[in-house]
Amino acid sequence: MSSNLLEGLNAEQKAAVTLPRQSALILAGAGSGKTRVLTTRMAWLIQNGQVGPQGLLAVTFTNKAAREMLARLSALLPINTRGMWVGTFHGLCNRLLRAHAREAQLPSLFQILDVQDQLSAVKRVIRALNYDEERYVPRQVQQFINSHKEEGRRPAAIEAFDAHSRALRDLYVAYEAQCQKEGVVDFAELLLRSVELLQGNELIRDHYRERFPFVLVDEFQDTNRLQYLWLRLLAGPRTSVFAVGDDDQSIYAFRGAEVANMREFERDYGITQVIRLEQNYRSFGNILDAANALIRHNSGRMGKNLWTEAGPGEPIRVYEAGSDGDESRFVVEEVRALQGEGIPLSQMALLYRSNAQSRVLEHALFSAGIGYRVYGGLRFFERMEVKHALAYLRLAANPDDDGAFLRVVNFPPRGIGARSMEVLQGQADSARVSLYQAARLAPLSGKAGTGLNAFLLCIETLRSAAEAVPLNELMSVVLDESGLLRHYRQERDGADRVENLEELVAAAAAFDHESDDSDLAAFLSHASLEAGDHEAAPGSDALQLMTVHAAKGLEFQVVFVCGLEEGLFPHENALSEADGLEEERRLMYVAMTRARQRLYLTRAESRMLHGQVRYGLRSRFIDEIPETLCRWLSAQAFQASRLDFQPSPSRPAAALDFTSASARPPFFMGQSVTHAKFGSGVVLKCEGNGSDARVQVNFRDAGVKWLALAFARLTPADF
DNA sequence: TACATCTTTATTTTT
DNA sequence: TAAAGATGTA
Repeated sequence: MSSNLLEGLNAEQKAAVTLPRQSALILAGAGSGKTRVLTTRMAWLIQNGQVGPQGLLAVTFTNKAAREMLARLSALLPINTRGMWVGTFHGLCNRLLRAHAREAQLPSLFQILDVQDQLSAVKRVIRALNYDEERYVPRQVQQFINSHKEEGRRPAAIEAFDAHSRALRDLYVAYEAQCQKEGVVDFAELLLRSVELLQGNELIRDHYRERFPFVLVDEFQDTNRLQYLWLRLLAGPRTSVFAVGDDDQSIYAFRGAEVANMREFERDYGITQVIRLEQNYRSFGNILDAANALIRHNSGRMGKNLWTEAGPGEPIRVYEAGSDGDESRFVVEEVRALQGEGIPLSQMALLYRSNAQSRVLEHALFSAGIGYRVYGGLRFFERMEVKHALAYLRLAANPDDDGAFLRVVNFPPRGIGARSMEVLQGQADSARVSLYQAARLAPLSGKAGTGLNAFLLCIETLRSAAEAVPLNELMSVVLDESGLLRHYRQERDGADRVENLEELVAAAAAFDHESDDSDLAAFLSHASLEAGDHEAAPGSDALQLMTVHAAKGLEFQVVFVCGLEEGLFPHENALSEADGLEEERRLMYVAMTRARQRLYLTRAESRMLHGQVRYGLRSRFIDEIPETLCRWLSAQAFQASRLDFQPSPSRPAAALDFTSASARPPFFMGQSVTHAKFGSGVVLKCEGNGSDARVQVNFRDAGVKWLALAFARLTPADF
């Protein structure tokens, strides 16, 4: 029977799937069948009677991954996956906290703040404490709070030696109090509360440890401190933890992910043997060899080398363009040619380090009439009109949610201005009640009073509707009673917004969930925890444009990695961060391993950045790939690239001009230069003349420097 | 309160 | 460059 499940698995995959009841770490390389192993392991455990579906807990980072896991599990076994604990860290924590709201000191209908909501909550705290927003920048305060929470720290555990950090800590304290008063939790709080709940309540902890003898973790390299703490509480000494991850694909350290958790896990759970999945089923050999060679430049890896049975395939195509415009034109031409060969656009991806790079590419694609789709940007539940509608819904569930109150008290406009709100806030503060309560107790007079009364009436109507009608009807009532729909219908460019609101009603109607908590609360959680797909609607065949981060986990027949320049990729900001360069390299590794058949690496010598032309050196990542695996598509690039090793016999004619006497200023922008001490670089700016002349140079290793030509021993690199 | 004009700033972002 | 945020004006 079980041979069925194992069919087609390689030896390592089989070993992982059939591991005895113990904890294990699976190092799963890119394209090595990670998800398959994870889901087959679950199916295998169930099929062999080791555990029922209800005894498995599987945790992922994205809703998409969780859905995928469940879908594949049901394809493997005829079981009902409903009610299984398979979900994101945040989703599972939400579930835990809903089930034990009282023990976690939360109201049963607590609301979840997304990033935007949290930021406005932080702003209110700063204002309430009368702190200077210049000194305590809301975003930074938010970051401060989140990073401490993600390390598992409450304010009391924070050491603050100077006035500024003490103030930040005070803000954290006040923020916590405000959230508690309003019955809301942010993303990190979901985790932290759960950790504290499990820590402080032995009964609950034992219950879950008993219930889940098997815990599986996806993308383990991306876990942060807090998530690991959560795991350790849930998975006791007798729990078998199956952790799957790839240290080489850790690209979220900047968000608190700690690869070190992998080593810690080995220690904490006494892992003696790490299973490596190194056979790659995605890419051809050259691509893998290139990626392997690149990532070998990182230190402290757990060690892994991808290989494939599918021959070497095509060489990696490298193109060096003169400008970002040229780079885009090159991409367009290649895409056209590939399209001509019958490769669908949706099987080609343009990857870049930062979103700003998409503009030039989009422009070229648009002019060429090539259909494309950009990933990223606002998601459905993050849209303003949707958030407004949800704010009304939240008030129906909990009128004391001041954040929601403030968002829509005057939207659509009811003539309630800043002045009136100040008065109301003052009343709420002195009575120590929510804005809603304050408004009910001490009505304002005048126009604002009328508007406020209308608003209160609206909330009351929604509250009774919430009791009486099902979710989808409630949603319609919200749109009508709030006046949102009317407001956007009148607006000139409101058509899209109206459409989104209608889609929201449809989403509410389509929403059905398994557990027995209230539909309203569940839907609101759903809206916060699953902001909607970043992916645009499927259907038409379109070229895929996205950042490398967004491409993680995806694969394409053809991949272009654009903008391979020092300062851009690797990004200059990363160079000053600890482990920054290595994370950039892992990012490049992820980018390369997305390609199945053909991989292009492109770079531009000049690029418009922040409204200025910038000259960047070729990314070191290109140089870290063995020459034998590459095919250089631009003659100019070939020569430039190999100058270090063998002076080119035939330099392009244009370059010769600068040897002539007419090229008086010895240096010009964009020129490659070498310095006795700093090595090679590119001229960014020239200033002054004669003995005052100085140039700004971006050195590959030494960074950006100003040099006085009278002293600097600077020579053009080409000569 | 709404709109216009200015100033500032510029990675990546699973939940 | 161009988008968002801040400040000023009707």
